[in-house]
Amino acid sequence: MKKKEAILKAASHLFSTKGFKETHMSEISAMTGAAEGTIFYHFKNKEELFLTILKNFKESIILEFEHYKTDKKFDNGLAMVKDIVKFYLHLEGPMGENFLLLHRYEAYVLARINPECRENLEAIYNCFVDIFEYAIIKGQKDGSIGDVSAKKTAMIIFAMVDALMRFNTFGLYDAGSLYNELIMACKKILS
Amino acid sequence: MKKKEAILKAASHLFSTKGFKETHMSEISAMTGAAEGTIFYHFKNKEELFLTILKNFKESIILEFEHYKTDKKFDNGLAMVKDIVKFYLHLEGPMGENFLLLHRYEAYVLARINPECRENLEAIYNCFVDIFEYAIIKGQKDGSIGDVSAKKTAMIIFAMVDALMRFNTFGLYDAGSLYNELIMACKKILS
DNA sequence: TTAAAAACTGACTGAGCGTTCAGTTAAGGA
DNA sequence: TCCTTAACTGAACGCTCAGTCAGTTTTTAA
Repeated sequence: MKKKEAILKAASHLFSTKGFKETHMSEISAMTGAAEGTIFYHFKNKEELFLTILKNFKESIILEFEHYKTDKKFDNGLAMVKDIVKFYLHLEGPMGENFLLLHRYEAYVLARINPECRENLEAIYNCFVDIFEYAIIKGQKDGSIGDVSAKKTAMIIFAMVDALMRFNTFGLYDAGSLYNELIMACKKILS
Repeated sequence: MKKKEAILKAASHLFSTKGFKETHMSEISAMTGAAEGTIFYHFKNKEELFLTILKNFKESIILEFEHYKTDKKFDNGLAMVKDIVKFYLHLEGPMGENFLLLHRYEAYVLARINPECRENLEAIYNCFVDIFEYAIIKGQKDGSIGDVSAKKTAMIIFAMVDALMRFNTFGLYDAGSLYNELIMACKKILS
């Protein structure tokens, strides 16, 4: 089980940073010290390896947010939304490059023909949108958030945060320098 | 010059919908009726073909927005921002799949090592952000938009719109159903 | 009309890469 | 200890695909 884990780790890194097609089995082999044959002993093919990584990512994301929801307590819903934004932007640390996986088109092309892939991607995105929605509804109960459509506004806010993270990882703009404006925008949208 | 244009058109379509690696010279050849050798007669290699397409896209985007800026007249800056959002979302029509090019990671990977690629991508994004900034400043002069950082708010709004378009093309959520909320969010952010 | 240049062709090449498989080594149980 | 199963190996295979090149056709200009 030692090599299988090493393969998953190396492949996850390579798929995220280089992409599916651009990652070669030989590289995974070189990085782990496992023979190329070993990779195919543990995984039927390259696609199955990719799907396993996506599934693991989904599960760790869900776990991460479940902990978040139970551990932290907030004054009100609006404060929670703000904190989720912060949390999401800081997730780049522990979750690391995995997020890049979500910002590549490849996964979505595969999702079109592979239901399992589609389910995983949807689960990840729903996880994000759901937690925003949860916070918005909470805020509407305690009065910190105005009368907006919780679901749709959650999507809008998630889209905004996700796009900035994407600009960041793509090396276009610095998300950090827009942080204050981002929080302000959330506040206004939710008023 | 007949074949060269056909090659550019076919390659543009394929790169956008399938991706760089996933598009094969044989497909471009089959679509255009040009021999594979002809493609390499006109373009040094696959990468140069891609860069030519990106450059053409940049130029047509810039042209498109220049026309937009001079042709249309608005009551005030806020109305203009709203209209640009609409215009951007409807750009999916004429510009078509080209936008997909911007939502693929490939171009940004190439941008890291190829300055020309980077310049084209930056020019395209600056074009988008600039027109939003222009409208915001206009709105601040006529009083329809409040006291916000024009540049940074332009980026936030662009990020939001671009993300929804991306969700749409990736087949995740339907951007159309969020249109009203999107316009409302812009209005609030700019208040 | 003719010669030179430009446009075009498609069979061929060779490197790259996912996958296979016959065989070897290590682990676990009796 | 021996047997069985799981884990692992790497050479070999077959296919794909960007790029080449010697030759043909078309265009241009004199």
